[in-house]
Amino acid sequence: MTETLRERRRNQTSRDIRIAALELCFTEGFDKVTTEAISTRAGVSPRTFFNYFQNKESAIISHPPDFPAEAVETFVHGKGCLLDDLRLLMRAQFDLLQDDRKIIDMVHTVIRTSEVLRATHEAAMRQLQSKFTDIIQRRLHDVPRQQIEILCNIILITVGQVMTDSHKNDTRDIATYVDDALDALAHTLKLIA
Amino acid sequence: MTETLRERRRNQTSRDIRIAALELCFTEGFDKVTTEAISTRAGVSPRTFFNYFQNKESAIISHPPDFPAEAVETFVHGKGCLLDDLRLLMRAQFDLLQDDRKIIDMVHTVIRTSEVLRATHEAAMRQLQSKFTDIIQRRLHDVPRQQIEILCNIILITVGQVMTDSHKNDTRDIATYVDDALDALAHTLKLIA
DNA sequence: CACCAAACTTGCAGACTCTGCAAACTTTGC
DNA sequence: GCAAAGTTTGCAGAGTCTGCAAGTTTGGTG
Repeated sequence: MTETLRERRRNQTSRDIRIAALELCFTEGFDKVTTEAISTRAGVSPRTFFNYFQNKESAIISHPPDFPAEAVETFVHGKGCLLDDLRLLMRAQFDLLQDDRKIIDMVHTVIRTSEVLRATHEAAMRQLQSKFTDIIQRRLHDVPRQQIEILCNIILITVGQVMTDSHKNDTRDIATYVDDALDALAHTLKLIA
Repeated sequence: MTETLRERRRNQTSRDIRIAALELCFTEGFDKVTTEAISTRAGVSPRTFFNYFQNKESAIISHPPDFPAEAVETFVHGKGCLLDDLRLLMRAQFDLLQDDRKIIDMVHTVIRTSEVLRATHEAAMRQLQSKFTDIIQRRLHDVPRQQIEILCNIILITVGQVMTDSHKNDTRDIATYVDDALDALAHTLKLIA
C-alpha cells in the first residue's frame, strides 16, 4: 500500500508542476504563461512537462477522482428518494477532494478568467459524466439512456456552475457545494414544473 | 440591404474555408488536418485563414445566430406556460438555421469524433447561453439570476445533447430538434420530481 | 476616368506548443 | 552489484498562431 520512492517522486513532480502552473496563472493570466515558464518554476525541463501533461490546460485542470465503490453500491441499491440518494453519492465523492480543496478553489477561480480553461474543465466533467451515467443507469435500468444522460448533465452542470459562481471560505466542508447545487436545482425545477 | 461585392466576397471566402475544413475533417479526422491543408483547399493563403478564424476549431464550430428580436419580445411578454413559450422562442431561432442545415448536421457529426471540437462547441453554446439568460431574466425578473442560469444551462445542454445524439434525415424541419429535446427534458424531470 | 482611402491578401520572421527519438541517469528487484 | 524498467533531458522538427509591412482590390469622389 505504501508508495515506492518512484511513485512519491512522480506524484511530487506532478504536484509541483500543477502548482507552478496555477500560481503563474494567477499572476500572469493563462494566456501569458508559457510551458517553459511553468517548467522552470517547477524545476523540470520543458520536455518533462509534456511527459506529465498533454498540454498546458491539463496541468491546471485535473481529472476528478472516481466515485468511491461502496458509495456507488449503496446508491445503486438505495430505495430512498433519487435526489437524496444522489446527494449522498456526490458527497462521498466530494469528500475525496477534501485534501485538494485549496487547488480546487484556485482552479475554479482561474476558470473564470479563460475560455480555454473553462472548456477544458467542462471536457473533464464530461468524462465524469459518462461514469455517472453508468451508475445511475444501474439504478434506473428501465429508463432510456438518453434521459439518464440528460439527468446527469443537468446535475453535473449545476454543480459546476454553483462552484464557479461562488467564492467559498476555506472553513466550510467542500461537500456543501453539492448541497447548494442540489438546492438551487430544486428551486429551478419549480420554475418549469 | 443588398450586400456589396466586398461583403459577398468575404462571406464566400469564410464559407469556402468552413466547408474545406469540414470536408477535410470527415476524410482525415480533425487532428490530422492542418491549417495549411484547409487553406490550400479553400484557395487562400495560410495567413488569410487566420484573418478569418482565430484557430482551427473556430473554422468548424460557428457561433449560432442571435434570437430574433420579435420572438424575444413575444416571449418576454408571453403569458403561457414557460416551457411552451420557450419552445416557440427556440423554434424561431432554429428557423434561422434552416439554410445552414447541411453544415450544422456535419458539425454535429464531426463533434462526436473530437474532444477539442466538442469543447469548442460547448464554449460557443455558452455564449448563446448568456444572451438566453438575459432574455429569460426579463420575463422572470423576480427569480434569482443563478436559477435562471441553471435553467438556461439545462435547456441548452439538453438541446445540444439531443442534436449530437441523433442522426436526423434531411427531410425533417430542423426545429424538430427543439421539440425532441424539450420532450426528452420533460420526461427526465419526472424522474426527480 | 483618375485617384485616394479603406479593406483585404499575402509572405515572412518569430514565438510558442507539442512529439519522437536516443542518450544519460535513477530506482527496483534479484 | 547488476540488469531491467522507469525517468529526465536535449534536440530536431512539425504545427499553430501573431505582428508587420508590402502589395492588391474595392468603393467612393471629384
